[in-house]
Amino acid sequence: MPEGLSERQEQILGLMVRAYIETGQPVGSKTLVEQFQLDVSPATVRNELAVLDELGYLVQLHTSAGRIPTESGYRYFVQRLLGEFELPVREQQMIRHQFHQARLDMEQWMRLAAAVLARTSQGASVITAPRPRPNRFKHVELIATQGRLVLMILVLYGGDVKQQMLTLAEPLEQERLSAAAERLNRFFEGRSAAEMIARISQFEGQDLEADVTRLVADTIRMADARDISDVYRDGVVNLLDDEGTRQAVRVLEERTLLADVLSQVSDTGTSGVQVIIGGEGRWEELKDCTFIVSRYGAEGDLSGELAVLGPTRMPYGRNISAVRYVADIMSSFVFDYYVERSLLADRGDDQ
Amino acid sequence: MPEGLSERQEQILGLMVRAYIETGQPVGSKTLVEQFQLDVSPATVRNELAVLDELGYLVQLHTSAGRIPTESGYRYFVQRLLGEFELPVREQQMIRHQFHQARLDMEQWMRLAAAVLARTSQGASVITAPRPRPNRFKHVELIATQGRLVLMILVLYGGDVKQQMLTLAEPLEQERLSAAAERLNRFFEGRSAAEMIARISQFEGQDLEADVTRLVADTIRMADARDISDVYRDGVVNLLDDEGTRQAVRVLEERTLLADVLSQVSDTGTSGVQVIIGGEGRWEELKDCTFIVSRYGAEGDLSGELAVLGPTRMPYGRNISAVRYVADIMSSFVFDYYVERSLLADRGDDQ
DNA sequence: TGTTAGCACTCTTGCGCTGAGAGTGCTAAT
DNA sequence: ATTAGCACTCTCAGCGCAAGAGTGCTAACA
Repeated sequence: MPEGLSERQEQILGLMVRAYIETGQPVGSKTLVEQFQLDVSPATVRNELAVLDELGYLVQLHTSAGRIPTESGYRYFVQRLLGEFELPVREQQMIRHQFHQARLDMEQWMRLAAAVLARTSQGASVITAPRPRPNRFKHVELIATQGRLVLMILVLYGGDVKQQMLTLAEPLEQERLSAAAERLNRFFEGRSAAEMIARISQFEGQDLEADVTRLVADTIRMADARDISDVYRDGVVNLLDDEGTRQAVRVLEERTLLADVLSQVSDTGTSGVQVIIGGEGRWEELKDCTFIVSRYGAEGDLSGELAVLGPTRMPYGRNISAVRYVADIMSSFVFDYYVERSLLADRGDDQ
Repeated sequence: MPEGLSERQEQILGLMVRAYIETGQPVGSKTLVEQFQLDVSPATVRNELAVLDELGYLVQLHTSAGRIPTESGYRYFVQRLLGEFELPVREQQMIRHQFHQARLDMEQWMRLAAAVLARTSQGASVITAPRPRPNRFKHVELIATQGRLVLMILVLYGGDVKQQMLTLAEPLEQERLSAAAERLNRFFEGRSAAEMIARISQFEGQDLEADVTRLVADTIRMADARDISDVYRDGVVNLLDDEGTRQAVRVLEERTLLADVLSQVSDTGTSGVQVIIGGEGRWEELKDCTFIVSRYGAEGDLSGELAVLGPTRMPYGRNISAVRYVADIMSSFVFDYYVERSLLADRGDDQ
């Protein structure tokens, strides 16, 4: 897809998004020119709007109305036009202040983090307890049974063993299966589910290997997801005002759904904050919603996810930096907590 | 308030409530007669409806519409007309089946209970972890400081000590304060917050004693409420369809609010299921909602609360018996769990 | 006296119409 | 390339109107 937006088009798209986020009303050419005192005429803006419309960044709800950003529009905005945004110092202080109030345990930290995020974002928030690194692939064995049925035995680092059956398109000999397993073992040793999927293109054209990789990754993901036990939410009420965000409550409520979203999102290797706009086509429930997620904690060692969920029409700069800020704070707590626990480990439990 | 409803009036009220619960539409005299094949004319029914309207059990949304039950109407219905309702055997089996699937730990039991309740009630559910008995009053001391300011020191069974300041209407001597404290100590020793409030009429006319009693009870309640740590919810989505129940989500979300409702409700000494209709004037958020609560567990020893929250217009018989049924099941688990823990207590913890 | 039939009255609801307003797309001029 | 002008489209709020539902009242009836 050609990305050639002129500077002026980018400017206009940016202003459209900002204006719409602020007012919630469809924005027209005239409004835009007046509001931001552009030194071009509404007609010129109209032409550009038509282009942006055609490129799929804007839509009209009906012919005689202004335009509003599409999901792609928001994405372009967030990725290229938003720039770095720092939470106002005032807000930072407020947040830090709340965290500094008392010496708390991990559970209370999390509850507090959820509360703070919900308040500053005007949306809902979720936070999962820090937990050990995601499961990693160690070894796979493929065993022909009869016909097109194959038994897959998957061994994970840490010693877990999973079994799965898979059905092939056509029967294959054990030799071919073993070769495939061998190849996977060599290639994926020590990888997480997300890393495997990221590298799946390696097996372009080799259907068996690709299929098995996907199955393995899914199985690992399920094992990962099961570990999400403690989840704290807050601000769910904030989702109720908005018609579009209502069904997003399902995602927060059903732990399997939430685990699914979180695991697919936060584990892509990219560190830092990620923004999922409109469910990216993968989650119907997140249509009209934006999900801002970040990992926190000791990367790969003991880490959890932390997210804000709100309508697509939300203050992105503010919320993204809020998530980042709180994630940083929580990370340092995890570190403290972790260190402390390690030191106390041989003391045993009271109670 | 005179309660003299004639038998026919009761019958009509009952049918009104049932019909409205079923259809959700205001019910008129004609519909009522036709639907239930009454052997009186619509005009007669109209007269009775007018009476019920005047007594506050029914309202009209507008002149030319049928009537719907008021909160009082629902209450009358639940208390006197509903009778004992048993969950259909089919449902009982389904519920039991789900609980018998696997051997789980307490956390999973609770999660399951919440899920089951949400599903069968079509509403939201909450369940709190079983916890030790409510705090009990041991001793109070009132110490004059200066002017109208008095320091209250409250000692609870179990050793907790709480301090509170209170401001009197007029200064009093230490002697008078000590006498009051003495009286309270004699009278309330070993009582829970709810029991104290229930007996407060004892101090009719003795403002100081009554005031202190209230303060003490509140302080104890706060201590009780703080113990609500583990809360499981489910079915919150079910509240979103209904306009009136939306704000009830706040109650489920804010633990302080929830703790408040639960503690005031479930601790009144009455065992069994309690039905709070329309917030009973005490909780604005529960307007248009009904909260069905029950304690479960070993009464006074290790017990939690379990509730269904839905619109006022809900299937009462069904939901009440569902709550009772699940509460019974959970009680037996608590017993098992408790016994098991006691037996293992001296073994120490693994992990 | 309690019950019933009849009837006028009230109020909501849905429908169709209309005019105002906003914003667009196109064309021709700069 | 930009702009002014203009016809066009579509929503939305307001209005009136007729249908429908349900009531309250009165007078007749058992």
